Amino acid sequence: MENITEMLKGVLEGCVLEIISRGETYGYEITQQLRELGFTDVVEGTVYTITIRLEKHNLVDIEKKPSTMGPPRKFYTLNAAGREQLEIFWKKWDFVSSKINELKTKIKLKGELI
Amino acid sequence: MENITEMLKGVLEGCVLEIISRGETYGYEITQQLRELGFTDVVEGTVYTITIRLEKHNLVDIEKKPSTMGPPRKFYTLNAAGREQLEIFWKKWDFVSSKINELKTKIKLKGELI
DNA sequence: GACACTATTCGGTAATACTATATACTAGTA
DNA sequence: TACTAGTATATAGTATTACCGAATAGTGTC
Repeated sequence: MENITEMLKGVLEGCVLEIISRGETYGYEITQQLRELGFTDVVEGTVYTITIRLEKHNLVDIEKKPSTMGPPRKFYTLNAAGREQLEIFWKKWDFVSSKINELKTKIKLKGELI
Repeated sequence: MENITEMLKGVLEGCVLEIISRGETYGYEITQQLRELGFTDVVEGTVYTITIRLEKHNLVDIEKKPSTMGPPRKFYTLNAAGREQLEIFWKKWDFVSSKINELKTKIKLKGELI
């Protein structure tokens, strides 16, 4: 799927929070998981801006560990504030997506909404 | 629901397209319909920036008509390009929302995705 | 006249995803 | 050794888009 950039705004951060909540992980791996999910055009740079934002907002704990496959990795885990933020994100998502699906499925009849 | 601004980016324009596709309407009325939908914090200014964008992209036809309740109204209808854009929007929405719901509903078990 | 409601326009701001590039570590290979 | 690919992080700059605030304007009511 091409050009879904704008539609990802405001949800990509929530997706990253969810992925981190599944267990300790790092930027490069998060990028790969997002691609496996279907967001094939997401690049490392995008994810790093998000993880750095999460750091700044104190939603994650950080631990740097060496890797045998390249440079050291920065592992993230959600802290209490991060888990709370994730819960808020899903509530917002449920609200917004339900409203949009409502709009989508309303049947048009003689120009009126029914 | 508060502070869903970022999550609306990229979908609000599609919602406006959908509302216009239901029949000739104008900015102020679109705003009210969005509020009825549940996006209570959407203000006129936001909708007008979207309708002007639709004009620039030649997705709508425009007709100015007098009103007995205030200044003249600018009525919009979708043209062929607008209908095509709306279809693309819903395809993108279906893709993105299905992927996000997939992420949401994957059950966590011992830190692994199943 | 003052106010409320309807209706549009526009300049400026904030948030966020993308682009492009730089840096660095490991392993394989010519 | 030099080169390449894969892994891994960082960051400056850009584009898009929703919001804020103010201005303007028409109609009806008090």
